[in-house]
Amino acid sequence: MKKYFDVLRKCKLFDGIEDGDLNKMLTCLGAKVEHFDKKYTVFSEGSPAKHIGIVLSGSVQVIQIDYYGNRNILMEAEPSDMVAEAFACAETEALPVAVVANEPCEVMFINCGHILHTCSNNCGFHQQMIFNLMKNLAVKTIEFHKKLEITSKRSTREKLLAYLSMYAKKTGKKRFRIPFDRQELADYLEVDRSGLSAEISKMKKEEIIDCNKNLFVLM
Amino acid sequence: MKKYFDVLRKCKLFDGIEDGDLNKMLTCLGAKVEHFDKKYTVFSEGSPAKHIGIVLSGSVQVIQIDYYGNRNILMEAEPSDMVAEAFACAETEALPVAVVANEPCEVMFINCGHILHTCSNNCGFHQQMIFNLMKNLAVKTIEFHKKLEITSKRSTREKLLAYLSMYAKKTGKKRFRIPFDRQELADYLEVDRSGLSAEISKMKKEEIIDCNKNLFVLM
DNA sequence: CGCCTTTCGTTGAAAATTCAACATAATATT
DNA sequence: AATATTATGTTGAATTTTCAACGAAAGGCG
Repeated sequence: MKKYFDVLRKCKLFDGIEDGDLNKMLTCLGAKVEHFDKKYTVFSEGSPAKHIGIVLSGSVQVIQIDYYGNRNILMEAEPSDMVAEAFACAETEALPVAVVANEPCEVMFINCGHILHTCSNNCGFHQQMIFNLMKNLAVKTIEFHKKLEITSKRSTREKLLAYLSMYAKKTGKKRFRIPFDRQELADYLEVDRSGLSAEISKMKKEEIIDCNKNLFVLM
Repeated sequence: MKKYFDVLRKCKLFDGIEDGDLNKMLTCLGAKVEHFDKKYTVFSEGSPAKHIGIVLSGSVQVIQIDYYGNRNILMEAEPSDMVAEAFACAETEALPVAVVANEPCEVMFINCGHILHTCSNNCGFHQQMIFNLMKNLAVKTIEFHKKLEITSKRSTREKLLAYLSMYAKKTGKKRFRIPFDRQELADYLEVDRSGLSAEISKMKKEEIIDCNKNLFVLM
């Protein structure tokens, strides 16, 4: 597990945990690592929500698919990010979302019950980890607020601008690469792909934005 | 504070806390109660996010208002529900949402810092409350997933059906009263009010639903 | 290098949503 | 009880979005 330590140290779940204790904890928690190729399913919709996933390399997407196959991208998770932790923490029966590999990736699985309910060794990390989970869930709730703020806009243009502005604010730059291709961006914004492409073209002509593939510039 | 105990016992923040301890805790936490008339502001957007609100009576709405005055209703909170706790727990600087009284109501305010950081009396409730907050935030994250699932639908009809189905599932009934008037429902679903009214009429004619004011029947 | 697959931009037609305006019903106020 | 205010339903026009279809560009792979 040593080779994952650099990533794990950045994971909010392990805030305030000493390096020396990390290895012991991972054993205690029964952590397991799996590799997934692009497009493979990390968690499938409807499966039991017992495990937290921690992205170690690559990236994954949390998605919902409705009746008619419309995909809604809820979030993208990168190395050190957690996925499915809300469902595991709430001890939900079945996952209402799916998690898929966005590129080849490695994910660590931890049985959430082992965190929430004190283990037989009675090791003292549980309180710290519960605190960390609480903090993390608070931040995640706020991120959902932001997504709702973006998708509640009524037009494609407003949604795109809200998304790009948020991204610019987050990175502190006017020029940035977004983690989505066109179809994925459309699914995230909940609009039609071709309509989005058309709108981007218009906004380029109006010199509101510039864009080349997934590199965007706000002007 | 005694008169609020029935409500407070149902509040998830106090799960696992003995009745006898509750009063002592509220003092330790510096809890305060305020009354608000309908439409008055409980938390204003941009204000510091230090306090958790617990609805004691009546109801409040968590809303966002954009540039052009479009209101987005994020959630409705009823007695024993918490509001703004995600922002307080994340120790956000300023609230990105507003909370307004939906009807005359009473709200209890608790400084979240007093929960997260052990008090001078070093009383033992903090761990339990942090655990409770974590659980509550997990559930709230899931509720946002549900709202996203509803509003990500592309048409007014699909949004309405998704909302009503969810409500029917939650209450276990086909016949129920929703907590919104037409304009509020439109704002929650993120659609135009008149378009929503028209769609409801159509669906009545098609005998998919029946509806009288805010009483809906799924058929 | 050439083939195959996927992504992307464009277009026009069909469908849906928004918007403004108005009439009516319901509720609150004096 | 009369009046004012608010909520709701209806309509048609303007605007947008969606949908399907296509060609060009880009990227992956043998």
